[in-house]
Amino acid sequence: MSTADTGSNFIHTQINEDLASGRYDRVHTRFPPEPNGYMHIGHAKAILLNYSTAQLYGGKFNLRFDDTNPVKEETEFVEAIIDDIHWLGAEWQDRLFFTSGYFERLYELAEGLIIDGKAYVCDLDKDQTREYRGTLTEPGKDSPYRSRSVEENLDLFRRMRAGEFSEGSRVLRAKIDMSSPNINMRDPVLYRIMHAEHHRSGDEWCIYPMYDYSHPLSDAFEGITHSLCSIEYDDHRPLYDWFLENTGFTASDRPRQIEFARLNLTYTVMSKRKLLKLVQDRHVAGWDDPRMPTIAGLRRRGYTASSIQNFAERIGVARADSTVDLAVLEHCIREELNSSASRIMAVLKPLKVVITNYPDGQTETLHVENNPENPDAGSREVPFCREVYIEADDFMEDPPRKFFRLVPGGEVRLKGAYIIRCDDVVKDAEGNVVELRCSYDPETRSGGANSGKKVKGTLHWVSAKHAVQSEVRLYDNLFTVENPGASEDFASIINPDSLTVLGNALVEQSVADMAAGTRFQFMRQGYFFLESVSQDGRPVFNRIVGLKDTWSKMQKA
RNA sequence: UGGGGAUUCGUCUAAUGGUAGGACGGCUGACUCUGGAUCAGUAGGUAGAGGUUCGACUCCUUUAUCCCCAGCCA
Repeated sequence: MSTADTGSNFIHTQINEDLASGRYDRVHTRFPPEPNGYMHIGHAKAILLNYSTAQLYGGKFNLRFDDTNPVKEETEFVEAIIDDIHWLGAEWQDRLFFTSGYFERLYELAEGLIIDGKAYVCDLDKDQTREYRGTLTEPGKDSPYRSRSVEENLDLFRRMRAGEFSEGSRVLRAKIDMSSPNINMRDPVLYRIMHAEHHRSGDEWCIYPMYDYSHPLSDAFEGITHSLCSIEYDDHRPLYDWFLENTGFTASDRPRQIEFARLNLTYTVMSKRKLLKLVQDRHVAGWDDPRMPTIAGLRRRGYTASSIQNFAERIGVARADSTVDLAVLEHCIREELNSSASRIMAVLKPLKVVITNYPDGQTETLHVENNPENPDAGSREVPFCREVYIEADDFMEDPPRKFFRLVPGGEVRLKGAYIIRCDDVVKDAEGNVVELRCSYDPETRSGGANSGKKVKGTLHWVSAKHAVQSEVRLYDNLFTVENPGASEDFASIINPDSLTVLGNALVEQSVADMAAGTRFQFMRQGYFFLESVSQDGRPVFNRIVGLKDTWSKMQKA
């Protein structure tokens, strides 16, 4: 029950108190998504908070779909959410539930409230209900239907269930206090009539419970002790407690709601509504577009579940609004992949280099270590021959100061191979550099006796004869501004360069054997995810995140 | 302007009346066959004003600012 090594937070403090006071003798949490969209990294924070809290206390974690609004919810989302949460690493074992599975019990408890005189059927329409509710600064007034008899209420409610009334004609409301300064307590609606097909219960029901009513009771049904939710439910807590107290749950069977701040991340949006808009307006290809902050998007991008778990722990949890720097997420994946990903060489924008003094037709095999951070990762064979490609950006005819790469007359090392010198620059009719003529020093082969010669720069390269032509997708932030959520006008803040597709990238031969799903470090460039292999055998790589790049930072400064 | 919540380095988060600490980011330098990684160092904060106290991020008063609530959404 120690919190020392997992980081403490105010929720654990609260749970510790509850355990110490004897209010609960166990911990049981849940994550309650509505199946009306995809899970994003903000949900990941909530999922992992609930799951890790249960783990920490040796308790249980449930997954429950909060499916009380049939017109918004779909089985497709249920499946996608299960898939995402499973991938993330939260385990609910056999405790997968649906609020719709409790419809009968919820209905019975609602009849109980009517019988106790604590709920009534109200015939006001939507507009009237709003008028009677009052405003933020003025109290509401009682519905004219508030004093109906128990018998009439029971009869009407049963007929609501039986389908005798049209949508919107009647609702069941709790009888609490129309003058409460907390608007949630002004006789909230418990049930509304919806003649809609539910994705699980079909047409069995035509009345559906509201969140405020179904949520506390569903938590209680499942034996949840700590119901963690986001901060906007803070002023729903009195109502959460009211329903539990008035439906017969004893104190020890009543869950406790604890609110925490939802996650915001720089350079992205997190509301389901805005993510949906990105999809609908075709700013992205879909919910799982690798630029999306959805779990499915991050997964396709190449993020690992463990990096997201680590992120969730690192950012902590509190009640104050906050916006986490995207750099923290990027740090988490870099940190993991630095130690686990094999290095390979890939040239994104190729520039041909002919090594004029290297024998034509000769190929030699070099041995290059897979991961300098991890000797156990071993080495691989990399072929070298007279023609290679280097990164176009690694050559400049007229370099600025401190440019450590290849320049006319200059020397660089080709990683794992030889030191070369640029003798000639070949240009096309328009003056574009199309080829470099270089010479190599046979004495400088890596690992050789005379390989100690120092040069300023080391470049990655691929053998022209052996390289695998690949598609590389460079992803960047979807938005150009740090807080895109503040704007409704996506068009002006969308990053036009959020995706760059390079069809002509050349990757070293060893990738030919690699399976989709493998993550690599393209040396000097970043971490990449081999997402798939296309029909014609071309690998398709997604850039997960670039390497930290002090050179480009110097350039900007 | 009713009710609720919040405010600690640039950012996120600890300190629960007793040395304001960590992480990311920044900056220096070392090292480097990745301008990566690593290592060493460094700058940087309790929203303001009062009060209680030997001692206040913490308690009290007050001001300011931000967020949420008037769905038959969740």
